Amino acid sequence: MPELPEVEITRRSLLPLMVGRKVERVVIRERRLRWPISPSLPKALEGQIVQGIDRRAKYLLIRAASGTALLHLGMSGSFSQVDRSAPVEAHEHFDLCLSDGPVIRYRDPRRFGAFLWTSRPVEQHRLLSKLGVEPLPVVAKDRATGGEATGAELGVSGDYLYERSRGRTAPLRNFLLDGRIVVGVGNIYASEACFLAGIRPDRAAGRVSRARYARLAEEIRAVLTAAIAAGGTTLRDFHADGQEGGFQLQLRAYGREAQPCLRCDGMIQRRVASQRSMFFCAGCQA
DNA sequence: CCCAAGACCTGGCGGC
DNA sequence: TGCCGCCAGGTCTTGG
Repeated sequence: MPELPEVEITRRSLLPLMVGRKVERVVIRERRLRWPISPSLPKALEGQIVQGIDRRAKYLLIRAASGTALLHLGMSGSFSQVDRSAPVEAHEHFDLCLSDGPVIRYRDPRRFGAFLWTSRPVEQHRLLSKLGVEPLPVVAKDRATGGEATGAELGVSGDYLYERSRGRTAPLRNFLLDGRIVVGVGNIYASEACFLAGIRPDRAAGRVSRARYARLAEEIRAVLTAAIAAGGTTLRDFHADGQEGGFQLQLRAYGREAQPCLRCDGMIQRRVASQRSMFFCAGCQA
């Protein structure tokens, strides 16, 4: 479930539940995530007031006075709000028990997620320091997140993508998934943005024109914004796990192999590169 | 530096 | 029904 829209929706869902509350207890049942959860993390976080929740790429940053918790949902992570007495289901690896409030429970069957703590400026963390630009404009209140690289304030720009792609022979889809270039564009939206921009995702990134990158940057912002808006509607009152509310993605290309193109009389086809599928219409993408 | 593959995991699905 | 292979929304790490 987690592409950037889902992570952003999760962030917004958690805000009213967590900000201003004290983390009374961190209960860890399974520490083997992408990296093992540090045994000292609960002590670091317990007793802290949550000052804010920011997002950098697909990392959620839970801010406290003495440090920051980094959370990543991996491929299958989600949060839900549960009663204190709720029975623990499979794959529910940890709880954040808040003062005077709900318990926030993390579930992650594949355990590719992460839960880390740093007491240093979080933007200097090794997982964040080399990340590329944010795809969407950074709003003023989130500035502290550190997404200050080229063009972050305006979201990703066509000129930036054009410059960074010169000389690259890998498929455009791979280029868009490269977090050192632009963050938050996952496999679904890479295909979707390419479809909307009329560019084949298997074209070499270095052989896409400046004008077409301008269009592509626009479509990346548009599709992510639309997905956040759609998810925001469905998940307004917090079911942080996306499958719950039948979150409709309105996909035009991704997952539609052998189905008719919605724009021309072609068929959507699937092609694998770097062991991952991409979907496009050979009729209207070039 | 660039690029592709490997690694980490579990679950759902279609086919036989 | 049961088993098997394939596929999955991520991304860090390694090796060429």
